[in-house]
Amino acid sequence: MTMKKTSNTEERILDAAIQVFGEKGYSAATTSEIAKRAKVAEGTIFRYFPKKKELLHGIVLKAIDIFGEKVVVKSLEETVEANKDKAFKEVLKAIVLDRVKIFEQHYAYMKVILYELQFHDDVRRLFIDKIAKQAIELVKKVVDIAKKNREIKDIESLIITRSMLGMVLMMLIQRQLMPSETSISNIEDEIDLMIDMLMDGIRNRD
Amino acid sequence: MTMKKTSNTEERILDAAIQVFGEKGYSAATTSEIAKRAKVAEGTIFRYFPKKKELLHGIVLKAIDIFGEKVVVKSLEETVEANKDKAFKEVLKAIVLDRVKIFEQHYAYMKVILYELQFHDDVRRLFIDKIAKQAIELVKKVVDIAKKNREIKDIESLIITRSMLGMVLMMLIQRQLMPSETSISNIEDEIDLMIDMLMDGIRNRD
Amino acid sequence: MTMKKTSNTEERILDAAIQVFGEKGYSAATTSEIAKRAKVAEGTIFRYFPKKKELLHGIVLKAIDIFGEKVVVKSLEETVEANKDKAFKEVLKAIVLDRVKIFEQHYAYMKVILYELQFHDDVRRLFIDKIAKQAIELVKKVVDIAKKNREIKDIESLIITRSMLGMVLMMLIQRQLMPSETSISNIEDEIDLMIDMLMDGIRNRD
Amino acid sequence: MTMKKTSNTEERILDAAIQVFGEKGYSAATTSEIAKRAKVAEGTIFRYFPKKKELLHGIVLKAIDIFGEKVVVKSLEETVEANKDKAFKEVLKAIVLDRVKIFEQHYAYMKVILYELQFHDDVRRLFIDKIAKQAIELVKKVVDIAKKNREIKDIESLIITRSMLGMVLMMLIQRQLMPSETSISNIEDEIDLMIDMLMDGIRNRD
DNA sequence: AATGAATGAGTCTTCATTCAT
DNA sequence: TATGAATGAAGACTCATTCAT
Repeated sequence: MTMKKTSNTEERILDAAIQVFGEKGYSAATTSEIAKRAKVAEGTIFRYFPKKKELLHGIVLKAIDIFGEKVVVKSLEETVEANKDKAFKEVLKAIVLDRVKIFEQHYAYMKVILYELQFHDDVRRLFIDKIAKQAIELVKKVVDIAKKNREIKDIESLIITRSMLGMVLMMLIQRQLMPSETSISNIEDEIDLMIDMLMDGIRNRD
Repeated sequence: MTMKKTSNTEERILDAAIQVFGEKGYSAATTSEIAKRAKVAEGTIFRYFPKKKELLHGIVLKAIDIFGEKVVVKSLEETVEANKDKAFKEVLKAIVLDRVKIFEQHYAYMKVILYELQFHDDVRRLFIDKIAKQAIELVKKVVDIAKKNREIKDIESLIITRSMLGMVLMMLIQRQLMPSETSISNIEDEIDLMIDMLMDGIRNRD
Repeated sequence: MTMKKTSNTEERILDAAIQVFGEKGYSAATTSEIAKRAKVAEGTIFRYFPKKKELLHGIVLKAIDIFGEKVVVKSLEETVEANKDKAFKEVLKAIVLDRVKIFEQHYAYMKVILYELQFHDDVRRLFIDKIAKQAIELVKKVVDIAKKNREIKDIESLIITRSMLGMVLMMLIQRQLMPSETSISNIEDEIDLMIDMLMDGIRNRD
Repeated sequence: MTMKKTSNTEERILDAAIQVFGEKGYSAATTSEIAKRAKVAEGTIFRYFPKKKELLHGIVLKAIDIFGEKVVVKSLEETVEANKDKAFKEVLKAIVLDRVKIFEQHYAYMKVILYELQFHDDVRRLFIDKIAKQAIELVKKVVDIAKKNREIKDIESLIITRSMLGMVLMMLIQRQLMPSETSISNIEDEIDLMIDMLMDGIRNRD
């Protein structure tokens, strides 16, 4: 059990930073606005994060915490365990739904990291190594089991995973960007539909 | 035949801006660096783009030109025409491959626009109205034909389109971000695989 | 008794601004020179006056303070009170002398405001409403009393006031612009002479 | 008879400059706006006036032409001549009225010069030597004659001249700045009143 | 620990001036 | 002669960072 004694001030600053970075992007965000939102003096930020960039690092580190072992792995294992007797399709559905919920919960983190990783090598490396690869590895395991069980075809797991991820992300983005165009209001139904698509394809077999 | 005599200075500036915006993001990019890359004096930029923000608008407008009627619509129609006797799968493959090529050619534009649209309402609106909606509309038409021909199931066209787009984008991103993880080096083969997946699903039917 | 603790930095900046505006005019003055004179970093100016124009407003506001109630009204009333038994001519002399002294003390303020009011609507409005009209109103009162006492003719008070003001201002300007031409070195004597002129005219009655 | 072959272009530029300087002040005026008003290319200005400052000099020189011998002296002499049998008061009235008309005709010139002379030594010197002193000298002559004729008291001519000038200028300024406060709409009547005041004073003699 | 005034390097932007056409 | 594109020095303004309290 780790002893986390993060002063409340530090946390407030980091929360404010996520907000502001999310709204304006890292570069356009100012330490002055972050300070205001965190309700601390501007100087106080630099007590905890001597450079602005360390705020970004702080966010990535926290995201790794959230999406890393603590949340992703654990709940993934739980989900797999809870669905172990069900068909792959059901497991997949449960996993995706879970992931979407986590993602929505920590939307701000993901937004910041996903957008900034293009510009900051360190962020990119951390994200790839500590989040992306791990997450993919995990889903791959589930897929691999299904493959061994001959429930699904012998397609590269990475491609299956990636495709599913792409479909889901695109749905989330569309819901953000063009909410009016969304015909299916319920996100669960939409996930259902997408997994059906992924499992059986769109070809008409009648 | 009209001789376009766009002083070429303007074009050089815009090209430099796309580069620099792509590398650092709009906000972190400086007009001074753009000037250096375009090999003009800093002041010259402001003769053509009185505000830094107009450089961004210039990019969006040019992208609309490229992805709008000139390229997307025309070549889409060509593609459809050239494949009119083939099965939907073949048409889809041709369309995606074409689109991916256009996208790779104008990667820098798309990167900038996709990143910045979240921070700039004007960019977002232009992108959605002039590029996204139009492109979706077009693909929808192709999908709708296939549906009427009963080649594919009666799934909402938007969802099919979006899913395909998500799969392809994710592939492109992965190739950019984690090129080492890519097992299939040939992009055509990978598109092939993805369309097979989309058409027939991943379920094992043996 | 409240202890005004206006950081004094603000005051130093404003003082420097008055100097520089006075010497070069608002538009030709640079924040960099103001900073140098105030012995602060250029950025510091903008903590107190976020726009250059607010320096001008600051000056006008301060001038309103000085020429407004605090100085003009109060000392005018004092002057009137101290001279209440004397003839109008004596009162007028006392008033003008007082005003000239105040004016000379705050010459820089007036110079800046009088020059800039033609270019800045806000400055003009403030000056007219808060300084000019009030001052004229006050002198009018004194003139009106003298009129009621039948000490002076029934000429529009505004015109009398304005004429006196014009004579005095012209004298001050001449002393500034062409000091060599000034035959009467003592300003009090010159005021004396002008008031005699105003009272009895220049016509020879011998 | 002087042969003035000032190209029409030069004149248009100078006219535009007077306008723009008058509206914004020398320093805030831009050569670009002057060019637009003169309907010439920006570069053309510098063919005639290699430095911006020379536009100001051009204006001063032109003003000297107008207010100098050509207009002021000549018409002054005419006025004196035409009124030689009349009382000093009538002559003065005629002179002032004439001067006011000239002034209003060339208001823009005067405005620019009077305002800029504080900031530009060369302008100040030219104005004082070529316009102010000459004009004062002339009026002095008239005043001196009246003095010798014992029509008016033995007050320093400079002071009389200056006072009259101050009164008139103040009237003109007031008409510009606070037109609503002007009770006497007719400028001639106002001049009349002021000269009466100057001649006989404001003291009640009944 | 926290503050917030002060800093100054760096940014966008303006504009007088030059020069090839 | 006249043009107007290009220049670059200089100006207003921003903001991460420092430091005395």
